[in-house]
Amino acid sequence: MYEKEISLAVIKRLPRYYRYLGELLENDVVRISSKELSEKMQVTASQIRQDLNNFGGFGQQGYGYNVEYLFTEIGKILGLDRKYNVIIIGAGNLGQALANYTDFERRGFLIKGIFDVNPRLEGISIRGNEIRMMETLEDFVKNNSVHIAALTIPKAKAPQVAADLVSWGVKAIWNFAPTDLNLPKDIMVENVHLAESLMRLSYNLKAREEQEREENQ
Amino acid sequence: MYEKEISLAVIKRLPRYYRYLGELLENDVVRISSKELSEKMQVTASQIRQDLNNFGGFGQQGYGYNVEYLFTEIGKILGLDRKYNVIIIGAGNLGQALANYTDFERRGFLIKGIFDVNPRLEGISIRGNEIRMMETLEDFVKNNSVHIAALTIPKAKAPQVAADLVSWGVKAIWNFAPTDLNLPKDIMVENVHLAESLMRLSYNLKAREEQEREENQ
DNA sequence: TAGATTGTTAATCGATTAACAATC
DNA sequence: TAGATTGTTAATCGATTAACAATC
Repeated sequence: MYEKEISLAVIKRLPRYYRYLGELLENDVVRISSKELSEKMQVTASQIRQDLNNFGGFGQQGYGYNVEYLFTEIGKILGLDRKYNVIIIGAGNLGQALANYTDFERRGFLIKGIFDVNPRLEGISIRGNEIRMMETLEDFVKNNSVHIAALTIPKAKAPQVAADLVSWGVKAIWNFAPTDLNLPKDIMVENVHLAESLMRLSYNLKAREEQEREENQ
Repeated sequence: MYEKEISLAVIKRLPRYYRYLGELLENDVVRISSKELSEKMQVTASQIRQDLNNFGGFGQQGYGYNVEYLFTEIGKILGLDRKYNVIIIGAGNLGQALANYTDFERRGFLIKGIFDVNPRLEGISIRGNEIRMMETLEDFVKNNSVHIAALTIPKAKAPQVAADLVSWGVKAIWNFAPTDLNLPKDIMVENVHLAESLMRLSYNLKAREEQEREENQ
């Protein structure tokens, strides 16, 4: 059975649709047309309809889309109709920030463990999770169902830790270390490279300044 | 003087080139060809050459690219040849994590102020920056040169704070709040939506599971 | 000079937008 | 039924890859 591969561009847009629909739902909006949604989201109505139709027909001619239904369906597509066990490797500021962020839990991402090398952090509790030592990581991963590992450790250590995690059975890595991990292609890696994000800002600031300088000549 | 607009796709790749070239430089690599670099980075050599040639010819036929020169030039393109004053709005876990991250400073992004509404945090020092109260923000922005404001505050407050910052003269916002800001188009906004990033992981996990289920039938 | 590799043009591929028949 | 809006095909646009002449 051949299924057309969904393009990365589409997948990247889905969470944003989900967010807007969630907000509409909170505001008790019952139905919305692709045109109305397109105006809110600043995309074309055509793109919304094309994107959705990759996964099926969720609307009704002459009516539009039922907000609650579409929200639920996109949730299913995104895999948010189940729970994920998440561990955080690296209990520094960023790791602790992730552990404290309650929004993830609401979407089904449950923090099950936090690990660090620093013995001073051992036993400190973050929202019910005591920080564990890295020596215990292998055991933990092998004896618990870990769906996602967030890597908030220094770049020098990230590739080895990632490789270890994968060898112990972890299939998805949320990588905050500023490096690429080069894991087998069946392993899912989602990178959050904050420095790169910041550089896009400075690029734009610089580009705008140059433009202004030209216009003033 | 007409200059061809650089596509967003190209700009997004630049920081990654910069990172790889920085690593080569650390390893004392003097020259590299687009082919070698393409193998390391898992992109096509053609794409590397096309991307770079948007900004000029940095290589030499028969030789390739001088690593140090190309690194420096991409740094200039990204606007990393100057300093940026950054303030952080919201001194929660994430705000503190950003304030503590020394890598940004190395690239010229200097944290000049951290603000929060919580009086308990007032005066607490993070790497030399004392947390200030939000009441003092307007004054601070108007009396200091603030290039970039990082928003690590709750989603409900983000749009108003962003609008205020812009009205006081801030031109670039690094937005960590899970919402769109809808600011004038001359204002640069770079969004870091962690929840969306996580949803792409769950999408992929789900998609892979379904694929495996099909294969086992 | 011969070999290597760029810079750049041309070809291909994929994603976005437009258009409209189907249908609620 | 008439109006609205989807689902989907076709047209356009843009980005990526291939190819190769220029040249170090």
